[in-house]
Amino acid sequence: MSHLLGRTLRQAPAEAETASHKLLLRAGLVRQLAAGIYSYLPLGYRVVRKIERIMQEEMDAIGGQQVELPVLHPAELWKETGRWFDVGQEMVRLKDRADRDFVLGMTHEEVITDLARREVRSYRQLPFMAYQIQTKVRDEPRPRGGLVRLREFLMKDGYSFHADPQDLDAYYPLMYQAYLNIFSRSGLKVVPVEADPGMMGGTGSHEFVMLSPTGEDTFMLCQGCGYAANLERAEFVKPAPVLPPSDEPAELVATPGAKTIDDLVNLFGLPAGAMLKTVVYAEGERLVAAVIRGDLAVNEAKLARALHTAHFHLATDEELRAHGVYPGYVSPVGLEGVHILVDDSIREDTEYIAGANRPDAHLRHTRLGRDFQADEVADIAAAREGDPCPRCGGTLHAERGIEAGHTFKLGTKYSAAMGATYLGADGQERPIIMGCYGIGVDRLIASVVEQSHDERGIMWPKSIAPFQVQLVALGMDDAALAAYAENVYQELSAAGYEVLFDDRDDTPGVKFNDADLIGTPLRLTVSQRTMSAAQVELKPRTAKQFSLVPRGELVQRVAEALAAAP
RNA sequence: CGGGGUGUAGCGCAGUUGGUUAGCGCGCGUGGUUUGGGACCACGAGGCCGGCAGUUCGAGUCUGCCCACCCCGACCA
Repeated sequence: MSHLLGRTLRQAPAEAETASHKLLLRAGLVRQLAAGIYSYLPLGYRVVRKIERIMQEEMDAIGGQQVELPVLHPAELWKETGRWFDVGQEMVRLKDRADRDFVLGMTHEEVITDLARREVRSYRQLPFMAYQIQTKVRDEPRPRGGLVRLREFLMKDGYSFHADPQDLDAYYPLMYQAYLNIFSRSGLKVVPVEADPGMMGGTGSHEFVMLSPTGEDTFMLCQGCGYAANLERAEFVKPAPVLPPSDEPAELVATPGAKTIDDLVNLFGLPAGAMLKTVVYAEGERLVAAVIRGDLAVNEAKLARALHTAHFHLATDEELRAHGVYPGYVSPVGLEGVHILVDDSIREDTEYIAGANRPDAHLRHTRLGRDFQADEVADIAAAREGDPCPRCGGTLHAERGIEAGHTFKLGTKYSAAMGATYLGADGQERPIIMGCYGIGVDRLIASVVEQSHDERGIMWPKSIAPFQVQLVALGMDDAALAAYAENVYQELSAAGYEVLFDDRDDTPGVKFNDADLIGTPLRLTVSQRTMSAAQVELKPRTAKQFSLVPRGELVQRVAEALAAAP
């Protein structure tokens, strides 16, 4: 340890805020090079390799074949699937000396699909699953949280190829279970949740989430039935109508200055659920009016799915006026030239107070189907803390979390676009059915530290700890003691244990504190005291007390203690 | 990209209304004393005060522009 690259820090650099970021820096596992770009020092890289090993074992166990794919991709490949145009500045683009466009691999669907179309001819070659554990590059708009969100990151990506959707459906649960295995073997507690496929496309996906207040995503969980979903797609039971339907015709009411739902609540003395909220978005040249109950909020991720595009924004006042729409008094009633998208919370068996599409006035007795029509009905409402669970009617709770892994059923999105086909037994050519499965290795490490630490430092699960044992030798300037410690080190190493030997000439306090900070599962201490009694002190990182073990029983006792360690 | 914050030694920080040679703690080096929970004494090394341009007799300090990093948002496998 006296020559180990990377010293421990007493104080964390000021830029680190989260526990994992501070501890990974302090314990000497990583160092930052630039925003979202880190080097792994020897201690950190050992953890990376442990996790890679677990991933390899679990992927191989379900028939995975590891490959190594290029970092530099010709733009043509990404043009074939359209992502060259769809993905924004997040993709790092560059030119070679001949002025040809290239990108740095931010993910590898294009490359693996290209490989598949070159190699696969027949259904007889299917199914198979290939995976890689490699660096990916994304110019994130905002790297954050140390290793949680990086611009250059290590990712395990798996891609499966199937003859038909049924085969993918049959394989998917194996991958799902392998993912649970990887996380539990890495000592990380995760919750699988329904997720939004986002830019990956496809027909279904799950996220594997480590719940933590430092997480950057919000998830809705039901304790009753275990329903769990990303807020971006979480469903909930929409509230029952507030007002009985009336046969009164829509009636204009003067509402000077009342521009918000709150104003209307005060003015009419009715709950917000009786109001119609109309939020107008601009999508290119056209306007979209999102109509929703006054007590609900539009979820823009759901809206994006309903509109089949993410390229929209809240309409500005200028854009509204250009279409003759009055901010604060917008209403689907009599709204011309605007696409009307109605949330399924809006029902025909009730009436609402809506805007009048003119200043300082609203309409009451407004009814869907009579006074206004929906061009489209969809679920575009954001779930909130306390909303009823869509499965069991229980109560949904909002929790923050870190997305540690994600599995997708891709279907033919890439294979069809790129012509990755096979000949079936019937002689017909069909696109290959694909799935893809990713885990962020760096983020997994950050999540484990976030979950397993105390005020003194990291508490590594033994499966991914950089070393299994930290040997603290006190009084290394004494030759006899140095020899005693060296002997312990040699014996444990020979027995197959990974031992970090703290041979530094430092005070006990320094060494104990560093051992707690680095957080190996077991700490052994040798000193004049233990040497003269022919003992070694043994303390698990998670234990409060140490025990003294006879020198002769050391290997056996280490084995026992390690078996008992988390 | 919008909002906020921070840049002074490896790390954490101080630096008065602009005024000698820019400080403190930790860490680092040498010597000595220490040795079971971040020891003590002495001596020492280490700075383009983020960068550029101004204002001024004089700038770490004032002004402008830029850069980097962090946080919130937008965005995001």
